[in-house]
Amino acid sequence: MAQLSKTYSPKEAEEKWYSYWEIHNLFHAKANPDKKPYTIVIPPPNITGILTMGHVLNNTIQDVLVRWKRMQGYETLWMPGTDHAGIATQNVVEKSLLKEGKTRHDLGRAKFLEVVWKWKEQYGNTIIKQLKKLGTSCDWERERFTMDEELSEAVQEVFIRLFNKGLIYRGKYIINWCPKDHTAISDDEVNHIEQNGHLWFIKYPIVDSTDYAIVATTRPETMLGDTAVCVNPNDERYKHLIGKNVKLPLTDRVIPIIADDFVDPLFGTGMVKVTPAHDPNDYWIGQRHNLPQINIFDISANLNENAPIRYQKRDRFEIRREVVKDLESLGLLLKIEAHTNAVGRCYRCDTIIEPYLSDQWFVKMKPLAEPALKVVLDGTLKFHPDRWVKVYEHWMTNIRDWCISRQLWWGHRIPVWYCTCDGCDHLSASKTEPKEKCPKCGCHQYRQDEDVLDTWASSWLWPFSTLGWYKDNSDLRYFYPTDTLVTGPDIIFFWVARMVMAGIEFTKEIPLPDGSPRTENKDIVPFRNVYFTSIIRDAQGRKMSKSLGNSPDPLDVIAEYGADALRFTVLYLAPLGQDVLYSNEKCELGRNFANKIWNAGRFLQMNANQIIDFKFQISNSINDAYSDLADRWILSRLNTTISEMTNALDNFYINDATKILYDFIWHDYCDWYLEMIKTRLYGDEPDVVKKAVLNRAIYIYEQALMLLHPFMPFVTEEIWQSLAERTEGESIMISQFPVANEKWIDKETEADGLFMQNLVNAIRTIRGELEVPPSKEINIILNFHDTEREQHLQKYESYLKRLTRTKMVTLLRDSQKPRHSASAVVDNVEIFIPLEGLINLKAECERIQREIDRVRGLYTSTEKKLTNESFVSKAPKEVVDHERNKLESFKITLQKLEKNLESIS
RNA sequence: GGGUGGUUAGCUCAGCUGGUUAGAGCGCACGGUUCACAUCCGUGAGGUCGUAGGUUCAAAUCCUAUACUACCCACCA
Repeated sequence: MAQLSKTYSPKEAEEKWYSYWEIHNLFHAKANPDKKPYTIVIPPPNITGILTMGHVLNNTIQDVLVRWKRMQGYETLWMPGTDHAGIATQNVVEKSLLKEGKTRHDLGRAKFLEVVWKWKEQYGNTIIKQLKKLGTSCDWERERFTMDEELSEAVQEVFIRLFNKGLIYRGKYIINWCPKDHTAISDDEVNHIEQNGHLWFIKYPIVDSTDYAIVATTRPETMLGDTAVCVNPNDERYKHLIGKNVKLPLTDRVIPIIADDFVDPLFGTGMVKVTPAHDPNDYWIGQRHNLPQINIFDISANLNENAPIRYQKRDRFEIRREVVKDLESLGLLLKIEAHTNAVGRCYRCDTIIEPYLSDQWFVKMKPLAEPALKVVLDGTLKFHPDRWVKVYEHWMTNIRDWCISRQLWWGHRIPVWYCTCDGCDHLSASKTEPKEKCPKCGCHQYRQDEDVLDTWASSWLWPFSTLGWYKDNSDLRYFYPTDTLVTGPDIIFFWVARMVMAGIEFTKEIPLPDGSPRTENKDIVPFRNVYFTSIIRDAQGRKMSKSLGNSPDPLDVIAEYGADALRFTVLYLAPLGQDVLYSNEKCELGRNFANKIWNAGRFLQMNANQIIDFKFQISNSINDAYSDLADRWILSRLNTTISEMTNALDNFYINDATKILYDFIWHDYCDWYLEMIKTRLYGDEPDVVKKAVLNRAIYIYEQALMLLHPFMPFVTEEIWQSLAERTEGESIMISQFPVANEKWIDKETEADGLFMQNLVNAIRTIRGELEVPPSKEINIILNFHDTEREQHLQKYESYLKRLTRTKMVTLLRDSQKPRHSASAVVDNVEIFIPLEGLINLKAECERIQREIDRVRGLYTSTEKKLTNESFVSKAPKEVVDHERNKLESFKITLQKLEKNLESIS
């Protein structure tokens, strides 16, 4: 065995073993008909991204699943890659251009894209490098990018198929316009944030009358684009006004008063100004009533030439103030009320979005959503935790068409070609410029649509485009569908839902590995399970954000505590689907745990060095030669742990798994078992016994390392490699994950071990409370009643001595308490500790009295239950019997305690 | 306006289909240089399980209502 240093130092081990794994190609997956596949696709991080705590949690969970399944013998593929992130990336590059005083228009489209690609080559891989530091076992050979040629072709293919199927259409609609990014964004990319605003009541003079129509609005500046005033047709107050006209203040326009059911008579004045070009509701009212649409903004939401000249070319919010002022001076502002409303903001840059009328491309979603909802409702595809099903269902049943065009340059250009002849409106979808003549006008001249597609129009294909779809190939056949998707619930609509739709729509054609067609839903859903991760917050429960400066840099944490510590801590803290309050100091938990395991390894190693010719026998099985309670107990605990842990992982209770393992390793293995075997390792046993004991201890240790490996890959590899002679290329990564063996699970032995621990604890308590110096050796007397107990007690003797620093253990049957001794009762066995000269009689009296009070409390409450007629008659017999046994045991304990109290002096 | 989660020790959280004395980690107090580990070991203090009802022999656990808190969805000007 290689020598281990006193504490575990992560840095070196992390670098060493990560490159070892890569050199030996252990992350690579190959279609293998002899093994079952297990596939996870990474949620592709943006190329502009840097590693956050959210990524740490997300990717550690994936790595745990992947390493675990790999060790279980699956052909395991973790597909990595990055996302081109249209708006984000274009913004970053434009910003750096701006530093040189240039805009993208100065460069032109082709040159600008060149610059973006260059940027991507230089910086786009940052997050991937950071992920490697975390220990992620992705198949890097297969790394993909959403704008790779193959993936781009898949995007075009999908567009064309949907187009030809009539599921894609183009039209002038009110969309969400970001005046900063100068692009449309989809409904889901708008965050509605409540804010305090105002409700302005404006008087519109009615033509041929001295009366006014009074409208309430939150956006007075849009009145410049009003083309009607609207009331509810059933509103008695205003019926007489329908059909009349009002003079639109600040303009020279006259607009009609119309009636529409949309108007709520109870809100505001019951009269609404209608601005079809700048409000989605007004847009639909306008459609119904054939109203003109007057667009008053340019692409930056400055007022355009349709506004009165004095307002033109100025910002919308500046004009809001000015319009209000102007109305006021005209005496047309009735009042202002405080009003909170939800304002839509761009999810990328937080700019207030403008409902804007423009030509965009849309995907009809209803036909895609229906089957995608079904597979989730019928359980073909499972959500963890499953409460997200409701959220998903609500969105799917109320789904709206997806605006997929973006007025950007960085992205997949829409594969639509327009005939350039005057008056010919023909268009066609194809990957390259059409070669044939325009079927309508016969010309050859085409130009491609200027817009690009929403970034999600490539990510929704990720689970199969990364495997080479649309071309049939053996990897796609073998690894698709994937098994588990691990992602945050914040992108359930953006990404998860759309992937389900795309998977179902586009993968039926791919044959199964045996060549048979995919007919069942389970073979075309993109994944069978979705694990929705927690959201990591800071210690005060606030969201991590750049502006708050409360997001720790995971790389700093790795440098300080180690990657394993970070991984383990985050998992330990993150229950399925619950938010996590995180701070760096919490990583002490993981660091200390890593160190604990490390030192257990050192302990084994030092003992191995003590025994001449000792060599650890690597073996997949274990025997019970020269075994005693400690061995049988720990073997039972080990196998119980394996089974509980596997069960937890099967159900995605990953943090349960970490707790189960932590408790086993720290408490069962280190605190009790290792302490217990010291008796034999340090005693006069012959070497053959010592060897057997140590071999077993190492075997169990190795099993624990394997259980722990998915969570803490580096430290486990480092120790595992040093446990025995390993050949080059061997790794704990590809060892066999332990399987619980029922043969070793023995509840009686576990109870036995627990009884022994209780005895030890009772003695330690006495020592502690009576302040017997730890260095002082004591003698103990165990007073028992039945023979069976005697046999047990004899077996424990050596353990009791070591664990409680006891010189002599005397077993007595039905004896009296010696003078000047402390006492305790455990499971009807009395412990007497003669403490001549050491005992503080008063303290001991108080201690026993407290114990008596406690047990009497238990006795009384149990007695109360049993004297309750209805409890005895209605509760199940086992429960009643159990209470009776308890009562009896409490009674005996009480008697003994009281007797001991009397004879204290 | 609808929906979802949380509310248990000073802090962060476990407590599954109701049934021993409601647990852990951190923190705190006290004591420890025993040959793996002070990133450690031992002992201890600390909780009427948000509130009010209900079901039951039995409720932290199930039901109803309610408060507080966080988040999501929604076209109310």
